[in-house]
Amino acid sequence: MKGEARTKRRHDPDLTKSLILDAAKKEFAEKGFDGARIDQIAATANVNKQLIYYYFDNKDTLFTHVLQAAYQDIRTKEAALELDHLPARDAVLELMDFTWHYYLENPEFIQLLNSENQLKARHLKEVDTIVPINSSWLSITQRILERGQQDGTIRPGIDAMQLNITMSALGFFYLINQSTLSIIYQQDLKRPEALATRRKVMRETIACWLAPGLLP
Amino acid sequence: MKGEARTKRRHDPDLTKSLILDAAKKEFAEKGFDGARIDQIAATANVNKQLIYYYFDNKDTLFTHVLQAAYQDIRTKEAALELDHLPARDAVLELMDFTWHYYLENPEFIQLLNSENQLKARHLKEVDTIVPINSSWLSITQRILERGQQDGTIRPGIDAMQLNITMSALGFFYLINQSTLSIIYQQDLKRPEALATRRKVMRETIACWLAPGLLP
Amino acid sequence: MKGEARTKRRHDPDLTKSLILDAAKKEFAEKGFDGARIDQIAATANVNKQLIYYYFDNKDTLFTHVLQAAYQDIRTKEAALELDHLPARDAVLELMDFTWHYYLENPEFIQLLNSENQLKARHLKEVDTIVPINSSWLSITQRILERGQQDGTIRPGIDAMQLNITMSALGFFYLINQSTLSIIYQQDLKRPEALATRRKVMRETIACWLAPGLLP
Amino acid sequence: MKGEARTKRRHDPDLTKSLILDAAKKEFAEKGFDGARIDQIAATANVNKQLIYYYFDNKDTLFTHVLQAAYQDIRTKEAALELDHLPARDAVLELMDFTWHYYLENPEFIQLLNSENQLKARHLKEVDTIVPINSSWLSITQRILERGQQDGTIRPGIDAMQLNITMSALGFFYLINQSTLSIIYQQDLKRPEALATRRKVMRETIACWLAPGLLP
DNA sequence: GATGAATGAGCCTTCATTCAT
DNA sequence: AATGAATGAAGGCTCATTCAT
Repeated sequence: MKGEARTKRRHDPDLTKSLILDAAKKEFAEKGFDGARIDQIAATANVNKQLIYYYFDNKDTLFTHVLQAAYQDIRTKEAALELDHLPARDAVLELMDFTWHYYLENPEFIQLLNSENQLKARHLKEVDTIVPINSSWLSITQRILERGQQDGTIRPGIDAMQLNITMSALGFFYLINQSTLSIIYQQDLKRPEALATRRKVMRETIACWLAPGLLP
Repeated sequence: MKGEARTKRRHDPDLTKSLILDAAKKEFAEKGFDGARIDQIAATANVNKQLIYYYFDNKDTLFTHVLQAAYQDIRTKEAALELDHLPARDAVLELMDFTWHYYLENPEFIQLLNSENQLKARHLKEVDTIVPINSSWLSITQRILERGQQDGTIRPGIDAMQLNITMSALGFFYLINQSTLSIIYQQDLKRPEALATRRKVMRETIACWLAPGLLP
Repeated sequence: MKGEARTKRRHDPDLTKSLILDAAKKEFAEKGFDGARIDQIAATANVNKQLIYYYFDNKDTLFTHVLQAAYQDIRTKEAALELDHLPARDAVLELMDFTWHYYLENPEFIQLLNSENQLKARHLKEVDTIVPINSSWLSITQRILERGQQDGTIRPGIDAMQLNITMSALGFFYLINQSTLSIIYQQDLKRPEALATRRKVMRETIACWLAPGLLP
Repeated sequence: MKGEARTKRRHDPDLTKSLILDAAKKEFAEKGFDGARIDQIAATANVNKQLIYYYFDNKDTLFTHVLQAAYQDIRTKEAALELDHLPARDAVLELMDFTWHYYLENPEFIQLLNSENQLKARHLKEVDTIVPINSSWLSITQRILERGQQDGTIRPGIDAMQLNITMSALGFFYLINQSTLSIIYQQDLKRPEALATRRKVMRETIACWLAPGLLP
């Protein structure tokens, strides 16, 4: 008479947890940490609010989990690229492309990063696996650079971290500031032609910078 | 014990308003729009909280004012650079340097932009002077590009908006994500040598991209 | 000293809701909608203030619930009067008496009505059951009038709505304006003899108006 | 350079005061005491807010002035009716008509009374002239009743205060509760025909009640 | 007489979180 | 594992009122 029309009651913890994480990623990305609402996450995940606390203790911990998963995801996919059999300069451009498209298809990633940086990385500091998780980011680039420098297709003196940061920067800034830039430049920077143009510029920029002979 | 700290009651509206704006810029930059507290702004500005509403109606309007002033400031200083008597490529690098140092000395600017973009530029949309305020950003670059392309020091086919975005991106991304990047790369990206290195990379990147002869 | 008055945490939602509604009726009646304080309602109901929002969303919705319940109550009790077996004129006077005593015993009712009318019935407009709830008010009177007109004890041409309004008016005005009238007439209009006198006048007034033969 | 485009500066205290009082009457009537806003009154009166405090000290005092003026007005106009040369019963109906039309043309009056009664007449208690101001209300009716009872056109035993209250009640209730009644009875009680009908009912009711011979 | 600047108290509402089942 | 009920702290904003000129 009471426990009938009841249930949702999945009783599948792993599914429930992943529903919560997905909803949280969406909410945190969209509103930022402070703007995000636990209530909204519960509604989106279609679970009871208290369950979130049951599995993730509090808002900060939940955010930390989301963040860690986000890093995990991009690094895993990036590592799966198999760039070793490509000529070094093509490999770099492939990596550049991967980054750009990952940002385009996973806008939550760059939004989460922004939010976390606004909070001075207070959550990331707690994730002790964050360095290993991201170690491939550097090593992949390093391997390509070494190859290119040895076969003379990439000029020497390029630092892997700087290259990574530059490749990220070129797309990240464009996408994360798209709203204000679109107003200032009075055009929709998200339309396909605009995105194609930007991609071309980014590839050129990287290619020129790495090209041997130009700089001493 | 009572008539001491009394010294309020300034009755100087312009001063009061600018105190509020300064405090607001600080608070909004540091915490983002949602994280910012009106109480804190009042405390920092050393004014009664209600005065903020007296002069700026509400939190959103206050943020809008801060934002508009921020754009005004960078564009004004940028326009004062007097780049016309420099060789085109030097002028571009000078502009790049200005941008970088402005970001370094006014970290609130990039933080405010980030916050506003997270809110999908909902405040900026209300500022109908935002296009004229920023128009010099484009025209300055355009003028330099034209000069350089005419005297052959800059290759043709460079778009002014893309150049602006690229110059901003190279520094913006590095600084705004400094907290997470410093963790991942296990080094303090804000220390002087790191900043100098980054500046060198950025200048190189821009210089190579603009150099004639390299790309068809 | 601490674990004593703890006895909250009722976990009986129906009880809690009715405690809130009772407290709200009292507060709204006494102070009017604008003068009423959510804090006071929470204190009177002995519940956490936030619970009021948990169950009733906001002040307006809470008021709407109180109002609806108030109408429900008077109409339910009125409908339970069983006037059909009384001679028509006695039935009218009985109804008059019911109204008068209901007002006397439930002063909140007329106060709530006043407050709602000051707000131009903006809450009542949202209650889509308000017409059916009140439909008996009219039909009861109509049935009596028909009987009386058929057996000749009530003159023809009396409109049921006008009769209802008149019966209400005679007592409502006296009670709702009791404070100012008592000052102007320099006597306490709430003392038993005064109330008895007023009741007599009201019954006379209605009786005379309905009496056949007097008016053409 | 500063005191030029300045002025409104009427420098006519009496006019200013009456502008404030008019605006206050409107605001208090429309929103009630608690709902009324000093800012709104200042705006409507087109005066500086502080002027209101200069002339009327505070919100309560202002309301008191408005209230006193309201009573003054109705009593003055009522006293100017010159009913002495009319037959007694006609005089009563004339008074009834005056009351009804006064309410219709000065809706603020009944709204102010309602608001004041909600506050338990706390302002009226402070007006020591309120009894003399209203004394004519009673004496006018008394004189008519005496005449009517002497010439046999009005039955004995009618109390002047009860007659006054009844005459007021019949119209007051209808008008003050017009919003809720219109919803419940699904018709606009303010339309001309409805008003005419109500007036007819009220006149009948009074006439019947006063008619000799009907009651013992 | 008239005005703009400034204040303190308080109000409705939100939100992360915990209790109890 | 899952849920509804309950809470305390605070946040944005309003409002009558006073200060200073």
